[in-house]
Amino acid sequence: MQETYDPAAVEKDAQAFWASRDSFRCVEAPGKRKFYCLSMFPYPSGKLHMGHVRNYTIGDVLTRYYRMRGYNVLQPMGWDAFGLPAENAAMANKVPPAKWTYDNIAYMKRQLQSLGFALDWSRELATCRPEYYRWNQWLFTRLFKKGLAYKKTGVVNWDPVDQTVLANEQVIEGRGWRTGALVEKREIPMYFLRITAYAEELLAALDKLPGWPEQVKLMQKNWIGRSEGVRIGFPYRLQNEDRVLWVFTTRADTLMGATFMAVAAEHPIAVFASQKNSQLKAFVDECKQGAVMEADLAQIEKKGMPTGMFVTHPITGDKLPVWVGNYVLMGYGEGAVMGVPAHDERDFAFALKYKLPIKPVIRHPLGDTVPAPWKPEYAEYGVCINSGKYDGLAFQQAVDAIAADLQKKSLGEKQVQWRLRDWGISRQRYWGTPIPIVHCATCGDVPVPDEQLPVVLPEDVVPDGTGNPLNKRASYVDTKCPSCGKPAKRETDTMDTFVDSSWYFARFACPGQDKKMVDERANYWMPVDQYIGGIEHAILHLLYSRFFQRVMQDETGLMKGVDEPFTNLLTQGMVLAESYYTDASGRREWINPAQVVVERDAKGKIVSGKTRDGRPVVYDGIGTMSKSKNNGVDPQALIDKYGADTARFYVIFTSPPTNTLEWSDESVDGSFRFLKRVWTFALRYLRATKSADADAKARFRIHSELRQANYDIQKHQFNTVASACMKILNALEELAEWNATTTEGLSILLRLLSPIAPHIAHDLWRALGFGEDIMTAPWPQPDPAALEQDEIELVVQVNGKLRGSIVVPKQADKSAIEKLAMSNPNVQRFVAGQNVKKVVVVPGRLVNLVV
RNA sequence: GCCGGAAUGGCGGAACCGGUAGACGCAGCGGACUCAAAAUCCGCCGCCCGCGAGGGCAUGAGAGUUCGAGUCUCUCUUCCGGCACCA
Repeated sequence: MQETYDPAAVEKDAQAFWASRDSFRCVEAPGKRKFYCLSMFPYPSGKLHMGHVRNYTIGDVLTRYYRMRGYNVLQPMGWDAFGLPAENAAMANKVPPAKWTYDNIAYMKRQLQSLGFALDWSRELATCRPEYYRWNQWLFTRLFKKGLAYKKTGVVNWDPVDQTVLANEQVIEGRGWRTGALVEKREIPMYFLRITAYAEELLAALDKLPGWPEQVKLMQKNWIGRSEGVRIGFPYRLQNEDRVLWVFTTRADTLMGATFMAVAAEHPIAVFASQKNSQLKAFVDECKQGAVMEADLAQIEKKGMPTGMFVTHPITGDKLPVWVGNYVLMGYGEGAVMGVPAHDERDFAFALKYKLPIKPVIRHPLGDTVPAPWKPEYAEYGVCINSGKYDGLAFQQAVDAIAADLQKKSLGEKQVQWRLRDWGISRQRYWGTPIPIVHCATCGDVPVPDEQLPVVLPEDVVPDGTGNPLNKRASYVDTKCPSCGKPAKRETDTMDTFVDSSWYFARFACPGQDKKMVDERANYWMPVDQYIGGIEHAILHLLYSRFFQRVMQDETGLMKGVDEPFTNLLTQGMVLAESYYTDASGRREWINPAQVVVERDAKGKIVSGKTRDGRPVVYDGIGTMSKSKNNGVDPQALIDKYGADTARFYVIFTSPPTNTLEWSDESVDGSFRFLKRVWTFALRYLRATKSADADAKARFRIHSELRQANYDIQKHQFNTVASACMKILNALEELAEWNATTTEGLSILLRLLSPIAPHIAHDLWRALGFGEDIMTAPWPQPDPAALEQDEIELVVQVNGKLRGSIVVPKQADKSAIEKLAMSNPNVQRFVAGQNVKKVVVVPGRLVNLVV
């Protein structure tokens, strides 16, 4: 053993040992309990960031823990390799996205290996490889033939200068990020996956996921958004033709209070009416300005304009004006809503603004009228008033009666509505899975047949930011119709990268399989027993994966009964960092926090800061690490300075996994110091003369800590497991002599530490002669005998306030405890001369005297 | 705006079912070792009153339930994540 802890040497040796034994490779072992531990695979952005280190350390702690508990553990790794950043990098550096991506993968793989993660690299995959994405294409053609994939128009952000579609991320305050041009909405044909066909099931199955955090299930439930209501038709005449304007409402009981209708700017009524009304045309065009993000739309000022057209109320026969409203979304429901100002806050504001009638039809807690300003009570359920034959009916009765009457007129029916929309997967971008469709003038959209898959994406393309470069490649676009053989055009849109990440977990089970999407090995490994990833994926990625798992079952005939891909889910908190900028000449220059020296007030709030070369900086708050704010912390510096074990220990110790982790590099020293202390203690132990004695007090401490740590690791509270390692070392260092308890405690400590800091644990385990390979050692369990105690300390309270403590025999009964508590001098000071009304004894905890 | 979450010393955090608030660590302060520094080791460390014993206050703010609330309920504030083309 070396005199001082040298992490570089220790880590090199341990990694060489694991490599020589192929320690991380795993194979199916029927009959052995399997544990599939998966961390969300990274986007190969260049180098690992702190979020990756945190995510993969958590996964590795669980992997190594379950291995030592005797499970057959699979922990694979791959690359979510398609996506927008590669195209941006390509434009900036004039390098094809493929090359940039593969270089990043090579670099990041070395980083992951240097961190000592127990990953089975023989299963590595990258979604940008044809052998992977061909199965995206295969599955898409299957769904297309079934009607589960289909074409319709969708709305996108359009940059009129670059003539290109922009991602939401590329729209900054309503303008294109490169051109600064005002972004417009544009409708284009796209392919959609019919996830709504699975809405009911995706919702219901949430109840069968006890291993998921409640908050994630709740978010998914609200996202899917089941609501029961009535679809109502409002008849009108257009160009001598009878038509019906349909709306959906959850408040059909308020139908008698409808005083206007509002439709989206893209709605056929709005389009027609604006043809001969230039003012309306201008308003409709204005509504089409701006980006498509819902967060923005929800906050814009609610505006409207009458179309001059009217529809007929299906019950009263009244004429209701039709307005165009900028808050009505075409892609959601029918693209039209009925306006009931008296009982809907948004309609109320709209009616006040445009002087539309407000007709109360529900008795609410404040009465029968709805004077301004708006009160939340106006929207509450109540009996109908001013509603003719429906007067006096309560909510459900009114809905039933109105729905029945509408049904007789074929102007309404009860309907279940979902907030969830079908999944638009078309992207007008180069670096993604080609959508395997050929457009033929005679045959229409023809899916590419299996034997012609994959449709291979050329890898030598450098995009220039003006549309999809595939369109400019005749050799790619021009093809023959697979159906009739005539010349035809290939679809140039690629798939949303969420498609790639919606099934990779199943593919990891089947390395080398080139005939099928997945094979029988998926039956062994699936479902994933523990999935770990950022909370930011709580809805989309996880919902799409749940959808794909079901579709995959249907199309492959495998994984029967495994409806849910992830049995247990750990949502890791985000790693946040402070961001700073200098504001010289009005241009913000973002300064990396590593380059900033800050001054804080007594409360720790940042009051001022400057760069290392003395320029003042502005503090911009704390947030996710991003390139745009230059506040990323490079973990490589940490690894280089302290080693992988310290980096791992630090991210585990500093915060529980589900919390956000506000980065500060000040306390890393503490983790390094601890590992050094472990090393030094082991060295002294090795050289010491040991007695055969045991120390009951120290054993009690050590085994109590172990019991707690085993409980905490089950709860995934790894930070306190790291604390337990420290506490055990403290207990060992306080021992008066080297004896059998030292040996036992060290053996427990190293095993408890090994999932977190595997290299040093591996090295010391061998050096101290505990065994050849700590990975194959059994997980430590507390000894019940060590936890036995004859006497226990009880806290004594008077009126709930702590006044002293007493030591009682383990078996003491309530009256003995009470007597002892009363005899405590400090307790007597507070009880003297007063009546004890009640005595609460909590066994093993406390006594509370109520006077 | 809507949906979800969080808030405890100077800092990260601990406190299992409602039962000793602040474990463990960082920073800081004092000391030992050293010519000195680093490293290491020992001690102190929520705020206020008190020489001390001890007492009072305290878990974002305000109310409530309870013998007892960081933990449960209600209202509010601030911050973080998501909002369908970032991944």
